[in-house]
Amino acid sequence: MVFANSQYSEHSNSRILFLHFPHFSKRLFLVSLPSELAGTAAIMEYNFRDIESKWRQQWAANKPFKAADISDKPKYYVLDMFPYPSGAGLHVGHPLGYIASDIFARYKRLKGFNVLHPMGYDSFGLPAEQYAIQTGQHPAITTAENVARYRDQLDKIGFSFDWDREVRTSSPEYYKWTQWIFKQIFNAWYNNDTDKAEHIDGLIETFRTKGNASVNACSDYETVFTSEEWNTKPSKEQSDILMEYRLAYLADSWVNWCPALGTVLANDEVINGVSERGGHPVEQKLMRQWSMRIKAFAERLLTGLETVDWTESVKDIQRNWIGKSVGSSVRFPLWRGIEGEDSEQFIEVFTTRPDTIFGVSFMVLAPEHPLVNEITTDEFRSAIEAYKTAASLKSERDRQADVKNITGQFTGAYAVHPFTGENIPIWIGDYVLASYGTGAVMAVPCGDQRDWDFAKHFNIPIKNIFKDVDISEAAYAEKEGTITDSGFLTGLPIKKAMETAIQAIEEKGIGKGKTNYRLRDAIFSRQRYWGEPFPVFYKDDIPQLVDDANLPILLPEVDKYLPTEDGEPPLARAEQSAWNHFEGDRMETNTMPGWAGSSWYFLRYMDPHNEQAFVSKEKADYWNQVDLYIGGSEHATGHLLYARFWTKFLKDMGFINFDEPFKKMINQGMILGRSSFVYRLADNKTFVSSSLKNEHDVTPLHVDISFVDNDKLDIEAFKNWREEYKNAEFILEEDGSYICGSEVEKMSKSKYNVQTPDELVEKFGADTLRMYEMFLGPLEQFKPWDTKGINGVHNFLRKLWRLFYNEGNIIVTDAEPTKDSLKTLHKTIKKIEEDLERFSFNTGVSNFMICVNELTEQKCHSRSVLEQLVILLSPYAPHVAEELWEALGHEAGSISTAAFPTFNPDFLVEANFAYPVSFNGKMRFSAELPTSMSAQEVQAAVLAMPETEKWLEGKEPKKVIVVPGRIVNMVV
RNA sequence: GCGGAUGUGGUGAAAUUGGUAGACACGCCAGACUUAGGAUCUGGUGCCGAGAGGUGUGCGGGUUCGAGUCCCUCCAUCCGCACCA
Repeated sequence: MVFANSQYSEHSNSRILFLHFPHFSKRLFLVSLPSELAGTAAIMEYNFRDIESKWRQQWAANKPFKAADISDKPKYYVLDMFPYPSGAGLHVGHPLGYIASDIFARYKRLKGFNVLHPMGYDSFGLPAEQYAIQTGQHPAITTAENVARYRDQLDKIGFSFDWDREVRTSSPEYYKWTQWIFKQIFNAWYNNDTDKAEHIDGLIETFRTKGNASVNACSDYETVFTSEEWNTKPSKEQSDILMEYRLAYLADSWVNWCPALGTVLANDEVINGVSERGGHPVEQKLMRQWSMRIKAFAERLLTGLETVDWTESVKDIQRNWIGKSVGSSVRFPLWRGIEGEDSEQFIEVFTTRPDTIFGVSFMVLAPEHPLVNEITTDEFRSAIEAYKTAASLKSERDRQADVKNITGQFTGAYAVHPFTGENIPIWIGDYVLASYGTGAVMAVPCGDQRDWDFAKHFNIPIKNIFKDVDISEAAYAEKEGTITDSGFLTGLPIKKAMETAIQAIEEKGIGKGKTNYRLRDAIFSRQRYWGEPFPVFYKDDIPQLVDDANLPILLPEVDKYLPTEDGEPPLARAEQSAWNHFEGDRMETNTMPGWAGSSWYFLRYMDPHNEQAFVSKEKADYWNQVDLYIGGSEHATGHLLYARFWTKFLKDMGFINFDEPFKKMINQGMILGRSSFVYRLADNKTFVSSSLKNEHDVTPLHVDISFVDNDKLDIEAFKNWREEYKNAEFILEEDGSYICGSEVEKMSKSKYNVQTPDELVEKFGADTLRMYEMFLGPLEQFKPWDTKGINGVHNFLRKLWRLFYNEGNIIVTDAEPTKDSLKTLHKTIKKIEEDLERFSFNTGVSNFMICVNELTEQKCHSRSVLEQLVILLSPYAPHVAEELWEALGHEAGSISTAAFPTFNPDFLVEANFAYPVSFNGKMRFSAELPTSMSAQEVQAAVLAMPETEKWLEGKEPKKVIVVPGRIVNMVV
């Protein structure tokens, strides 16, 4: 090896050699050398490497961050969204939220709280399984490797996690309880009368003694039976009926089927008609699947949002997703073909505008509506069939893309208007969704733009029921105005007409006031291997639960992680002997979705090793809600909704005492990567520099950012990157360099723009990384990663170090601090505390910089000042704080038991500004003054300020009033 | 279309209830030290202007002694939902 430009680095210490490699222009490599090579001059500098490894070891050995289960201190629960341990490892974006929560957790400890700050892994999931399919390696092995890597990376950043409480969703000790919770949900129904989930046994008892007439449940089952009827039903039928009530149930549902992934997906896992993972097309398919009756909790999920401190935007996303609409159901009888005679059959619709019922001029059914075949007349049968086929071939995505194309088909059938007796033509059209409401709408073209468009397109007459409103160009959708031409509703204002219409509908017995939710039940089974097995077996085709004593049902070994040839899930490959517990005719071979394990992990941290319960009541009562949850807002419609749902369920069943899991949440913004591009010509071997690319026809290709420095490509490194680039040719800039293009994108392995925290920790230290990530900008903001400013933060820590050490000697004195130093200190205490309380970590870092700049200028080396500063700093830069705390003569590691410094306003002594704050004959000043000053002193100080003189313009104040809040009123 | 958020120097950004706009940091400029520097130190740095001074927080208006902050109109960007009856 040639140490062409080797030199001692000044800013770490002499045991670090900076090397310039000739072929890697301007890239620094760090190599540790034996300490005997160390120059004496360097020991005195801030040596983050030694400091950090020392404290890493100390913390690992002494576990100062272990949370006590019993404590006199008030509790505080700070939680991060646990990561999925992917093969790529952590990039600099992951720790952003973790650093913020760690700072806050450490701050709360200093403030005297018993803090629970745990970490774990959401370790079931698709990528490990995809990798297993490719390599044949068991996902448990890859998962364990990835977890080890994550742990190593996390440890380097100096987090204060209580690792004794680590959970992994894929470990049997954990998923035993996920299975157990599933059993509870299966054994429950939702009682609308008590507005609670209740045990299914109570429902069965009611069926046995009274039938189901009196039951008000969340269920689509509408057939009424008596106790005698129930008691004589065969057990299979009883089981089927109970399925209609259970909160975890097996049913034929329209599901999002993703052929490429070979599994069904929940609605939140489908984005714009393609799968969230991989972006594969998703189609609608009728399949027998496990679902969770989350709909039962819709109203509580909505109202519960009022009680939590989350951002409006996440709350709105959830409100939107739940999609509450208030209106009425209405039944339209079918026309039998004889004037004045109704059929017994009817079409039920849901409408939010019952006031417009007299404006109905046609009805539209979803193509999948069960009555379509029955009502279609022979004349239209072939056309209807053709339309249905065409609609079923359209993927969800095409259907969405096709919004502007109006399609539909008349069935030949008519319904009867319940109030006017008029005949109403029945159409089908794919703008009506089978999955929402009843899958049918009453079309009011004068009041709904979609109905209006449909009517125009098919020349259906449009009846206007709005007084003095022109509907010739567009529908009138406002809810202001007067209804006309509408029988008993004529002359009523719209809002009043709504109430009157619902009343009439209910009196006539053709419907009732109803609330509909857009939220659909959540599909709970996946046709995959790497997930929790269901604690379910089948006997005579009836699903039954495995006894608690036999939990967990372990994931059985299989020969391949693919579906079977006849399309069964991978678990169907397992021999009977491969199951640790086999019962009945067959085991359930679906697995649970990723959100199962993550819907309750925050509870397990409270009591992670409990073998008798998922969490003991006592510990759940003590730790209670998560006080602060930090994570991405992208989980708004997934994890965050499901976790709320399970929490409400567990509360109803009496296992826990709270109804909302996350009291306050902060959504950290994503850190984006800055990708670099090279531009290749069609010949596949010539690359054009960025500024010249417009003169050629080029294909942009991502290039690994480690070959690029300041947009300049390291050509040699690039050539060696891949075989195909060995003989690459370049069209260069005038100065002979190759300049890459760049773009800000999400960090991803495939874009070669991933910055790992490891190399930054190596180069600058964990404390610098922690502070720099906070310094980047507001926590919530999305921002591109950029290392430009990291030196500034590193310099701050070095300046800090120099307040304590000079040429290797500690220079802290016991001398009385100066007034200025105390002012700086107390200003900083105040600001840092305020910054922490409002989660403004970026300004926190800035305020430390200001503080150290000022203390340096004041040549302050006073022990009493520096001691307080070190405590203040310890949440942000814990390693160096511990080191300096020890250097000040404290017992090693005792800083975690120190108390947060107390702000004393008396040190901010000078009245150094004044502004008039109101002017009504009175002049009001606001001034920064010490509380210890008497009213007279304050008055004198304010009058002496040059600003006051300016505002008084030479006049004498007639009267001066000093207000306790240090506000001074003067009457001029 | 509906809902939410944001808009401040060359850059990341501060400005807590309306009170000296641009703190702090990056970058840049000049100087010092140095064999060298992407090290360190000192000074400068919103814009226009030699200067005094003027001007300035997306545009236009309003309230106020005083507006980045509050109110109204518009513009731009980002995010979420989107035939949801």
